[in-house]
Amino acid sequence: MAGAPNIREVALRAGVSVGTVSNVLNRPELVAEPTRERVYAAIAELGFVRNDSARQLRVGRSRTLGLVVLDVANPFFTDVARGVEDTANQHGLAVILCNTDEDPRKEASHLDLLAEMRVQGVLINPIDIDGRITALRGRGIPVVLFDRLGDPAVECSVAVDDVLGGRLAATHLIEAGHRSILFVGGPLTLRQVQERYEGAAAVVSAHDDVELTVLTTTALNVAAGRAAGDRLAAGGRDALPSAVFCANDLLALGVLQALTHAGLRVPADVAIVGYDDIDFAAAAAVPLSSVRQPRQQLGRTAAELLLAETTEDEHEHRQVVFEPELIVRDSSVR
Amino acid sequence: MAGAPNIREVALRAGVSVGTVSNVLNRPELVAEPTRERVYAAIAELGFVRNDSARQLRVGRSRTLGLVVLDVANPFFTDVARGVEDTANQHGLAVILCNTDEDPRKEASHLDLLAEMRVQGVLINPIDIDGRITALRGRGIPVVLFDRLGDPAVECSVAVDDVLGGRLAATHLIEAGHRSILFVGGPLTLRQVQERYEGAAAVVSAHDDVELTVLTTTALNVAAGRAAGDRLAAGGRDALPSAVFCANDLLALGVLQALTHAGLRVPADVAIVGYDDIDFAAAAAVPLSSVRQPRQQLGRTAAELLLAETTEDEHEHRQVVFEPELIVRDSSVR
DNA sequence: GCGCAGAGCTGAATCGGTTCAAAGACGGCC
DNA sequence: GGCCGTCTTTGAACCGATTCAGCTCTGCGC
Repeated sequence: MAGAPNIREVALRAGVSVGTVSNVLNRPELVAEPTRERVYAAIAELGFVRNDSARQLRVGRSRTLGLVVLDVANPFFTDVARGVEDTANQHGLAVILCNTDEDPRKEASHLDLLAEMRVQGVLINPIDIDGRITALRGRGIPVVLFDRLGDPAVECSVAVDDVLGGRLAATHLIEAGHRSILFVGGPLTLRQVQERYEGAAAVVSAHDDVELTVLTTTALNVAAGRAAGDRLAAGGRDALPSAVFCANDLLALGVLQALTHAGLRVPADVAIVGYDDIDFAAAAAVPLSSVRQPRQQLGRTAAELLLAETTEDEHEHRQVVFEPELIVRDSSVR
Repeated sequence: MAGAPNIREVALRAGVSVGTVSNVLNRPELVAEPTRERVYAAIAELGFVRNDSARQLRVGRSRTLGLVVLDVANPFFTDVARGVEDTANQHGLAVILCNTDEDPRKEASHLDLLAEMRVQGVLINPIDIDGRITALRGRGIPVVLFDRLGDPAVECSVAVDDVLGGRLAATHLIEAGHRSILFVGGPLTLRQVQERYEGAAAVVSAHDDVELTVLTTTALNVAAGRAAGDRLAAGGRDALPSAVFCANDLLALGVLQALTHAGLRVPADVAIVGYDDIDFAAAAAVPLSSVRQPRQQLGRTAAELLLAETTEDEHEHRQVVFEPELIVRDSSVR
């Protein structure tokens, strides 16, 4: 009796059968009012809490959803996670958070665990797109990709149009009169970096008088940005581009810091545009212009697609592509 | 057969009993080598994945751990979450993430869900310290508080010594020659804010020639900091304190931005010290001096205490208090 | 040849809800 | 009174892994 009263004890106390208690829990409208009240009372008196594993075992699936991200410490994923959590909670689902640290082995082991838990579905920003993901799907667990488009024949996916984002940034800078633009970002093997660059390059190629150069970085963090900024500043005032477009805000913050430190003024000497519009972009000493991605929206939509896949009879996979939006602040306006 | 082969099918295929398969899964050393190999082969051929709810139902507890935070989007909690996740993963546990948004009702509903899931334990930065938490514990689910000390008779807790943090900041500023210090933070009802202020006040009161004033804010975010900075700047150069100590880095970033915008120089005109040492503190245009909290460490330790409570026979509740560390950067050194 | 130890394996009981066919209660109607 | 339909409630089967008492088999010692 101590510790964990079960449904049988509740039934005993309320003077009904276990089936009735279960009905009160799951389809209260089937149970007559006085009986229902008696059951509720018994539950309260015993402090009964439904054992979810037993329910799960019978029903076949759990009330959880797996979220697999590269790194929770990255504000981008944090905001996506918020969106996922909100939507999941609205549907009574809990979210299991997994970090992969860009390690395919960690990704695999997390997916194995989620499979054992029979989660309702998995939202993932995948590293290794095939392998286990296909296996999961084969086991009837829907998988939705986010921040990465997949094959619409087999899966739903949600992403942001990074090529468009690159176009927006470049168009803005050109319209502001800049004729030499430097793209800072890397590694170029990352799809996001690649596409942001392509977008900018497409716009620039339509203007004969505009020049686009590239400075590749090894990572997308503040330290890499600072290193890039130092290199720029070291080249001397004459070698400076008139504007810098960074593949994400962390890089942009690093560049901003290094340039300011070298005595250069932003945007007077060099304009800067970042990408992501993380909260700290607006909070920088020179508020950063940035290409905003609807991060929470991304998470919410991914979760909704997943739920649709589990509930709809005839599910058709969808690809949702969001449009980014340019937020102009001080760093790019003279 | 389609979808989800179970342990019985594996047994059939390997030509052994279900008990043997279970032994291979859980205590492989009990099973003779050739049999074991046959079972492994059958598992691989069928693509068998253990059903965790069935295991859980039998064993009585799950392999998950609940983490309840005020807001994942806050970098402080994000880093704590990283620490928790790392430790949990090392022990084969998954982490269920819950946001409360400082709403006691959301906190309660999350705790109910975690109770139904029979999680191994809960790590929480509590709003409503009594109520459900006691109930959970009564049900045999250990609860560890973090960023908040609890009653050592009933629970483990992990926190950082915020009074000491306040002392460190104030001592540093006084030694740097500052004689008028402004504390910016609020609401003062928050324990953390209160204690950081107390620490600073204690140090100041030991110096007759130093003056400490307070500017309360309604929140701990960048916008509130900006508002505070604007008020300071509006008061004119003569009314300025020589140094500002902010209750967290978000406020400090806001103050920094507003002051810079008003044409004041940091640290020449006003020195600034923040609190938390979030990654963006180092990345600010004027790198921010800040009181560092061992956030990941906090998470790891909390998770370890929880695991200790579930495994030790004679568990004695512990209170772990970390010491913060002052990180001096440009914003407070002339 | 017999007894015994120990390794290896078996298979039924068990965990605690959910579900559903069927039984029971009750009222209305011919 | 008998029959029918509706509303409630019952209780046993079931989900799939774990566990453990007990069975079989082998080898060894006397």
